[in-house]
Amino acid sequence: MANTARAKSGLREMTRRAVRAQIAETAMTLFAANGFEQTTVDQIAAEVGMSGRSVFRYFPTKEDMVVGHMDEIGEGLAEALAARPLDEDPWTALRHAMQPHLDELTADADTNIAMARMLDATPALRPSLLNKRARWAEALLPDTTRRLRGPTRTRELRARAIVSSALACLNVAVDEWARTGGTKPLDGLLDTALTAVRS
Amino acid sequence: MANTARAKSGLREMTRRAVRAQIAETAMTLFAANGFEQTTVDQIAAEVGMSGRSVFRYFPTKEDMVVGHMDEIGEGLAEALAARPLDEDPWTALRHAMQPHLDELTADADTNIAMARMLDATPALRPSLLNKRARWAEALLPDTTRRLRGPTRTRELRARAIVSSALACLNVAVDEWARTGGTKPLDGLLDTALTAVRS
DNA sequence: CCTTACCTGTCAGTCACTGACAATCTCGTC
DNA sequence: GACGAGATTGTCAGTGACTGACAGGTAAGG
Repeated sequence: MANTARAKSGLREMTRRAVRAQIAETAMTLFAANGFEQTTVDQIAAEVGMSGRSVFRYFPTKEDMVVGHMDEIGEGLAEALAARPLDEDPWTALRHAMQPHLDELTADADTNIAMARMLDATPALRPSLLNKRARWAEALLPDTTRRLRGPTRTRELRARAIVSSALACLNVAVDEWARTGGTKPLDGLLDTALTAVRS
Repeated sequence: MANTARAKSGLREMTRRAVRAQIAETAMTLFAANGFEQTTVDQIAAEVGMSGRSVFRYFPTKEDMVVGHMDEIGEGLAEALAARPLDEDPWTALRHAMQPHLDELTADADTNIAMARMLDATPALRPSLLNKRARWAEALLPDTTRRLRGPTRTRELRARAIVSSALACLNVAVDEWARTGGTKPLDGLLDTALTAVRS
């Protein structure tokens, strides 16, 4: 009980992570096959080999089986942004911070495009998707505020506007990328979007 | 059955609209008093004097009792944008198109601030709020595309980026306006946000 | 008056999600 | 190897949003 902080038992956390991944994977398979709303949680539970109740001990909601990993992406963006030199202006810093995420997307292009298409085809999932992306803004806000000059009074407002707009560009670029099946390079789409906004 | 198009019986449609408004109003009152999730649909139905089943004949979901009217706002924005001269660039046209909406918000400042605060305090409502706002972009997209020059190939992508960013600025401004209780003028907040993005 | 279409209440059912309890398992410790 | 604490699980029971089906009532049109 001494070190409440981290490391845990190690194994507990590892198996828990594995089970979580297993649930998410079979859930995605069933969703892709039968549709999100047509698949019940009990079906997923049966497929994994556990009770429906226990599934909810790994995922707070059914939707989180799809978008649950997106919180980590937000943290990744924030870390990448913090790693940029402090004298860089917000826009270029944000653009560079997005690069690792773009690389991850293009690395598993097939998987990510398939997932993006499922999200697009399932209206019930769009709200939670937008919600996750909105939380990315929260993670990027403090660092962006620090990069701004001018009146302190409006600094947070301006930072919010910039972060929200930059993420909007990212959304637009990724959507277009998935919609066209990865034909066009993701980097170029994002740059086009960002340039259009700042012109 | 002849004219399927419009006009209907007139009276039917009027009473229907009135009942819908009545439900939304009492729902908002109960939500403000007891919270959104603590208020059941049956409670609302009892207060209005009808069965819980019938409430769902006026609103597809419980959340729509709060954000249902937002579709009209999107249409209003689109109309205002269409009324702007065609040689106006996207940003200024969008800014002017938002003005009527800003005026509506400030006219019923107390009501709208109270609603915005309730939305902010109720995490369960944020997804559907974001969803409605995302649909505004769809309504503004065609007209904005028409105002763009440059390569046709990237025109829609750039239009999406601009519309999404402009709406993001609107969100940020309105949130800040509601958060500070209407102290700062909404126009100025929006201009600050837009300027910060385009600088 | 009568037909037609709509509105409504009631009943029954699905499904996501939650709390409580007891059985089981794992781990660190003696 | 035995033991006790804490975590994990299945089961049961319940809430609440939402849906389909059926039947009675009411208003519009001929």
